[in-house]
Amino acid sequence: MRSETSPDGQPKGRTFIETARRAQIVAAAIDAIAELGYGQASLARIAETAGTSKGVILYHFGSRDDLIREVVAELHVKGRAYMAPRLEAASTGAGMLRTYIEANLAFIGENRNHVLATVEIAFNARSAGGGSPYDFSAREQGAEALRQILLYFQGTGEFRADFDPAVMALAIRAALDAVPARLARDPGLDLESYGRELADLFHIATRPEGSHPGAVTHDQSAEER
Amino acid sequence: MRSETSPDGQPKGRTFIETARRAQIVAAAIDAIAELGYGQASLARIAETAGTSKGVILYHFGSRDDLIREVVAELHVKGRAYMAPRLEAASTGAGMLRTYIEANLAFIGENRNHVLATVEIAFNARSAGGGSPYDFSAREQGAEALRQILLYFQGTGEFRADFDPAVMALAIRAALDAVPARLARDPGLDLESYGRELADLFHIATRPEGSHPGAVTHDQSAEER
Amino acid sequence: MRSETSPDGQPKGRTFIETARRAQIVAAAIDAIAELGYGQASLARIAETAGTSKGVILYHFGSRDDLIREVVAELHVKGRAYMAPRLEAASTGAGMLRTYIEANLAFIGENRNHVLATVEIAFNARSAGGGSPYDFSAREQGAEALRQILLYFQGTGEFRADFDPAVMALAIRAALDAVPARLARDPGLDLESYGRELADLFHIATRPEGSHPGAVTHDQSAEER
Amino acid sequence: MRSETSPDGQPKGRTFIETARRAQIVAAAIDAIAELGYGQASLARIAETAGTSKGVILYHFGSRDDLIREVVAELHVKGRAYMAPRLEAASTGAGMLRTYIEANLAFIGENRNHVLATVEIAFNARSAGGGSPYDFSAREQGAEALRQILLYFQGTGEFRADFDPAVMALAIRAALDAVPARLARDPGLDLESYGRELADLFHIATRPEGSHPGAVTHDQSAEER
DNA sequence: TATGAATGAGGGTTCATTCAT
DNA sequence: TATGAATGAACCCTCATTCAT
Repeated sequence: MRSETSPDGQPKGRTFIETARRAQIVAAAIDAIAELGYGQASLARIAETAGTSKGVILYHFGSRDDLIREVVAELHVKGRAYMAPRLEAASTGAGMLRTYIEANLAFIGENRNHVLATVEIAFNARSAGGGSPYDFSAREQGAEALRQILLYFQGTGEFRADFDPAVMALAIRAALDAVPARLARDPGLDLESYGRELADLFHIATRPEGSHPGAVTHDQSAEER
Repeated sequence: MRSETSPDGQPKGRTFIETARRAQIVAAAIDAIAELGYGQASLARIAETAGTSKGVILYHFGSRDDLIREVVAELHVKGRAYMAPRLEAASTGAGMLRTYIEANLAFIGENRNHVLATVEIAFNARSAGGGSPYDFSAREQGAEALRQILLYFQGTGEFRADFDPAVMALAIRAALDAVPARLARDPGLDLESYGRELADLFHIATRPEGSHPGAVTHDQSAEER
Repeated sequence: MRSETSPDGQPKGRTFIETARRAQIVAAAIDAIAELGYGQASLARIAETAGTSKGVILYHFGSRDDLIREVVAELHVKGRAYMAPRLEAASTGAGMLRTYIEANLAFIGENRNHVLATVEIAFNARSAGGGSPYDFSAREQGAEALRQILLYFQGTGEFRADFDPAVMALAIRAALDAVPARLARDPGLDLESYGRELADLFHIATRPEGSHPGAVTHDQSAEER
Repeated sequence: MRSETSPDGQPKGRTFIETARRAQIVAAAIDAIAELGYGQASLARIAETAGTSKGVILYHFGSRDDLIREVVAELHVKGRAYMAPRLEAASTGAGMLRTYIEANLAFIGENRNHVLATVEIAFNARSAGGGSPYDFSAREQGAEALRQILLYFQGTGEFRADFDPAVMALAIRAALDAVPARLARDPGLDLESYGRELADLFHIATRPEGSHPGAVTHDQSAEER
């Protein structure tokens, strides 16, 4: 994995000030998009949120597109760094699935605006061709990885074999992707219990027939891992 | 239920030509939004799609908002008319749930662009306050109705009691709402089998513990109803 | 003075219905202009006030200009019919001046909206050249007539000789023209006493030096005539 | 009185070029409104007059309203600065009244278009409620101040007691407000003699009974002060 | 005679971007 | 490096008018 940052933690070829300025602008963009929505978050609004002018933003990012790209890319980096070690720590299929869901929700909780902004961008931004003008391949890779996990543990017998892993993966992703918007509407939402519920749901939906004769309780969730 | 259309099928107080024109424009708006996305579907683009001018659209609808409102309202009317009799025909909880999911997908299949456009509007349009400037109460009522169904059949014992109906309802809605965008990207998607998969998924996730010792096969789906 | 109406009181070549329709539309235009101002009184707004459509108005009047023209012309006809006999009844210069002022105010009181609308038009409507696109020659003739009156009675010695009749006439007209707008802001204004005050003012300003050694009281106003 | 301009004469927080641009645009707006009337002076026309584009104007003023506001406010500042010292220099009631009228006319003469434009705005601009969308409180304060002056000198006996100061003030204001439009129609108007005439008129209308037995001549005007 | 339908110019405003300093 | 100034296209909408029935 090629790093884009030099040993001192700063992106290559960027001064400290430059890096700080970019971070500040990206933060403002995130807040503006989260609050106003992608369509309403114009450069002027983002500049206002950042306390600067459009000129400054375009000087640092070249174009609005580049700024949005950075918002998206940064979240993917953060997300991957958050998810990867947690998923690797899980041993069983059920545990990995539960981890996937709960860690996703935890990550959302810790990066509310950033995730919300990125979902906004993913759903709303459109290039002329119809697809997204930004790079959500990481996102798609995440969905694909989930499918692979499901498929793999179907093979080992840890998941029941008779569901379509693509459909299951999409249902899981959809449930997760709906959370940021829900969270924006209802900031008091208890993400932890929400995550447990969702994990239970898909645990039951994926476990092999005949397993777990007793009721599923949250206490059992530990043994799944 | 008072009808808003006169016996000849035309909305009250509207001439034949006006009704036809409005329908044509609404159709163009649907296509434009479905193809270009909500943000890019300007009046000029919609007019171009309709083969007319902005002036004509504003003559018939007064404002862009009114046009969008019509797109949304019309789908809700169609959707309700499609769903209601099907749901009423279901007798068991499991049957009703399967019907809800499969009928939704069938409806989506029959109204691809219209549903896609409406989802676009629901996700992207934002008023100053942050909420949607359009009336999606029908949509919310649908989600609430689903929750009520789940809750009711938890009471009768047809669904397991230990899931949160709100979370389950949201997961189901999210899975359904994700379909139009998916369908746009992959027009060849087999909605029927997709619907069965999804119905199976949530059937298993909701059925009481200990029931259905055997594997779930699609052939069984009939007996659920 | 050539009459444009036939013996039965209807304008030549117009049916009864046509005449009534035109009157209704003119009334609506007057109300709309008086309430909204000339600039905001679009054809659509006037049609709304009249309870019809733009098409109807343009059918009867041909153009917006024609309608406005009618509003202006009609007031001038009314105004002349009101003023002429009253002025002719006055014998002295002072009496005629007082009559001019008080009758003007009385006329304004009886035709509030119509006068207000016409003043709006006079002040606001502009043709490309800069002048008014409508015919206010009657208005200007009125101002000129006032000047002639002042001049004439300067000659007879009834008015002091050392004021410029043009300036005096303009001051009087300005004071009168300011009333409709004032009246719109303060509908409770007592026009009668207002008229007496104004008449007193200009009576004093025009009377010969040395006359009227005592205080001017309103009771004296009768003897001026 | 806190100044809004920094020592170098530029408004605080504005660059030199910005200040110059704003002044240029305001001047263009004044000319356009004076020439075309308020209703016809669209942003495009003003831009054309200024030799720029709508974009430039909106960059500097944010909205058409802001520009108009500036036109109005600037005149009020200029007007107050012109009038205040002159009024304060007058000692007698008659002198102050004459000063009020003549200084007003002199100010009009020195700021023809600006005054004309402002009168246009005052008479023509209308907000939804009916009132003016711009701040003419300074104008109203001026009218009220005039009334107070009249009232005060009625108390001292320098003006006759038996006129209504409100009516007198309004008549004076109306006579003054009519001048810009008159001046536009007849640019050769001799404002100085016009002002003397007007001042004579209202001097006679306000002086106590019995005073000034001889004819009023302009030579006397000096002794009034 | 009367009206609904359509038109196209022009309204003010926001937008992302480029330019010059 | 950084910023204010300017640009021009596109936005939605209103307008008076013309057209066709």
